[in-house]
Amino acid sequence: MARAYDVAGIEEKWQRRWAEDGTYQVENDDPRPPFYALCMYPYPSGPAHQGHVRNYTFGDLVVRHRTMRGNAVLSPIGFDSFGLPAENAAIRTGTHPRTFTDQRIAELKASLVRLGAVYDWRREVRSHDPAYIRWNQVIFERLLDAGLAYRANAPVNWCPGCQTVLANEQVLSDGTCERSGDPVERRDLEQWFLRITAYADELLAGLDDLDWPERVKTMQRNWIGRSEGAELDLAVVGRDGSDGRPPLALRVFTTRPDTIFGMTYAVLAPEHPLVDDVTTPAQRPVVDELRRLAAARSEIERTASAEGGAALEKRGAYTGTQVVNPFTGAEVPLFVADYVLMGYGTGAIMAVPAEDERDWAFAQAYGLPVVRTVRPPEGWDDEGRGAYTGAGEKINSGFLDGLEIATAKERAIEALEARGLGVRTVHYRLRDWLVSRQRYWGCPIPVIHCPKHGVVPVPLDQLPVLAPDDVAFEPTGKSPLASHEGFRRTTCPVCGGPAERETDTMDTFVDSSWYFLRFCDPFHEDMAFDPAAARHWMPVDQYIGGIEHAILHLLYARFFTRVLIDTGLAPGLGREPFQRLFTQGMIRMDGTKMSKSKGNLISPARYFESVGADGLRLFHLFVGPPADDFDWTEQTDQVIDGCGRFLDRLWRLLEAVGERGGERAPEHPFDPAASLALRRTTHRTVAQVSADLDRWSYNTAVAHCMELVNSAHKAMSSERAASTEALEEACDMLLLLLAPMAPHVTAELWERRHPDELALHLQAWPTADPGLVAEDTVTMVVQVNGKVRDRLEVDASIGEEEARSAALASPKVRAALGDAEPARVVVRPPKLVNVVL
RNA sequence: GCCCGGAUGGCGGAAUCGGUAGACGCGGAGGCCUCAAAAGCCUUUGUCCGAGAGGGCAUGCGGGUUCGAGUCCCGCUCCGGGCACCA
Repeated sequence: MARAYDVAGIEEKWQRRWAEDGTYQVENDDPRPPFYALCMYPYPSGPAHQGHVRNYTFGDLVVRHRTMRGNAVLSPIGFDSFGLPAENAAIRTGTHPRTFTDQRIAELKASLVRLGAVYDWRREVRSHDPAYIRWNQVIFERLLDAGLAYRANAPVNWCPGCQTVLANEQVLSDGTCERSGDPVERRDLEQWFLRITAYADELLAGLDDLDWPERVKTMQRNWIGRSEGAELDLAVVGRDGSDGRPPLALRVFTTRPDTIFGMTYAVLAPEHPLVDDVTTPAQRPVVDELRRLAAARSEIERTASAEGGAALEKRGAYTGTQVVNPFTGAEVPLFVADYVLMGYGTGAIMAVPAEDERDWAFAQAYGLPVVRTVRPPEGWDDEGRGAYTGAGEKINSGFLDGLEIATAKERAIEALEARGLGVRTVHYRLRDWLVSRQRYWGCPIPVIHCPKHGVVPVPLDQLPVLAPDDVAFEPTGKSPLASHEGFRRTTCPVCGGPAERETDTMDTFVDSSWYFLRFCDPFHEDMAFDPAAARHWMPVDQYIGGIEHAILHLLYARFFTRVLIDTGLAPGLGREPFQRLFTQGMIRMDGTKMSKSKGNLISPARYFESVGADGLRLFHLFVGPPADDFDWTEQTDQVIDGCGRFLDRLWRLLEAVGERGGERAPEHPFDPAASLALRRTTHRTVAQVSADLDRWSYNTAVAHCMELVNSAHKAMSSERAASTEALEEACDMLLLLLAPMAPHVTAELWERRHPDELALHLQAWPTADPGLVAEDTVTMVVQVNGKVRDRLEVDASIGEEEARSAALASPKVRAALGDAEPARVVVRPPKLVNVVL
């Protein structure tokens, strides 16, 4: 499309100016009130795609708007530059991951600059930078010292295609790898874990005060999964110690201690260490067979959904042993069953089929008895509805009979504790964070394994541990570092004897768990960041990113912030890193997410050429609510063109107003009423756009600016034209309001109008004159029986009586009333009168 | 199965506190300008009845509360997302 101005030239000019002038560089001792605006730093995947454009358009708007509002705005950016794609490319093409990554960073960076997004580039952070690796490793060693990092043998998700372990979130619900699609296997490996569970309670409680989308908080609460209940011991029959063997009891966890009277059997997970001990010789074959089946059905499969959403068939085997119900003394059978998971609670349960659906299903399949301990509603059993988990009166429960469930739980726990049978406990669904990756392109875990001294941290003065470049990139299932003798072989820092380096690298989520702290002060060689600088900028006032990070990144970052405070690296810092979070909607195309891996990207480059960065930014702001997903369709290009047209109209408006003289011909003087009307519209727009930006309603902010441009065009060309002063005010306000949204063209137009003044983006955000915002006449709606019959222009300060008589005097209302007398007149001056018959 | 969103013209969406439904834009129709086109400008555009004035119907479906409901309550349908044997 032919444009009204030189889009490319102007955009290039201002991008250069902002960089040369350091407009958005900010010092840590800046006296203005600090504001930390942050977009989640991107994985460098090459030139920006529309998702980036959307994200960084929102972020840039916040940065420029807050700056005009008088804040010192910290606007840093960096690159989450470790990760699998670079290494997979190395395996495929032989290009070193660093070469590959640096090139893609350069491409992404160029896109961000081309978009007109402004940052303090002096603060750029790259995860693969040795300086960053070093502090990552120092932090890891702090965790090690604090007992928050440990090694354990654990069943892990292994992807045979990617040849590495996967985090739980990288496994899809059908048990396949999200990257390669291969079925994920279970392997037992010695791995590094971070003890995030130590902070479970605090991470849960801290959510309450955060200004985050409610659904993100809900997702984190569910992920942490706090369950209150009790652990109790079930005595194993025949194992009371009288036969010389030590007494044996089975520890189970329950959230329903009130239902103990209804326990009719108990279950061990197939992996439970006591299974062998409690299995009688006669039952061994069936128990072994069950365990074999369970091992084949991985934990992934056992915890994930089955086809059609129904729970998996529950399979079990009787151990031949009985356990004792602690409240009734009854002896009940002990089973091994695959619906009980070793990874949660104690790996053993008391089963109460009457009040638990899973136990009910198992009891039905294995012919086990059911004892109700809560009275179900009338007709429940007649309808064959199975387990009843709702509220009700306790029955068949001895000392708990007649109580409500909550009270009964308390009494049951008190009884357990009084008799020494059990204790009140809390369990979490959250598990410790597995951070080992058998890959090359990540931060090396800085420890040495010594045959004599075990795990020894690499001394701080020897950090960073950097991976060598001359490795063979082959998918072997071990880190390429493991087969690099020069790297692996080393000496023990304690005894000097031969030792081996750890060859696993860290999960890249470690890198992103504290980068926002590094941004506060990346200038020091001798510290990760100056704690005073962190205290100055933190917490992030506005964090912006995708909903896909709702759980993991945001949870890990909250965890790390606490760990850095508690290990002395960030003394005095607030414990929550991100006070306000905004999650933007994703861009879809043909029903799926627009992404590189789906191959349905629409490159921003062509729009930079046609409507410019300004036009494309405006489109992303205008197209719909920022939090909503939007569908990219065939019509989208026309909407983008429309945004370009709007900027042309703005340009022409400014041109025309600039050329217009202060006086018109005497036969057509400026109309004072039209001038006042335009001034009112201008100031109302200032008020509306300011409010829109504060509540993330960018689409209506753009719409309000469009209305003002339309009004100004009309006010200039009509017979009853507004004064040049009124038009100039409208123009100035438009440029100020649009400055954060379409920064280049507005900066240029401002400079042409005000060559001797401060640049547009250094101007203060405008305020509306309240006297011009308030209306003096309003349209009063007159309804008869709730239907609009007339609209009257009335004084805004009209009183109730006056409004009533004006409404009743309306001929249209009189016609609608006919002969009838109004039964009631509802008057809401000055907006509405409703005459009710 | 459970939890959370959402459904408004041909399309994206607006309606901030229960008070004019459809702002703004896209698309469509008609016109001006032009030798012609592009660009631009103007008018119009929920739907039905009506020549018109005007009126009826309209915010996924069915009820309810209210003088008044897109907005609140109850019950559904469909779409999207998250969780899913967590004891």
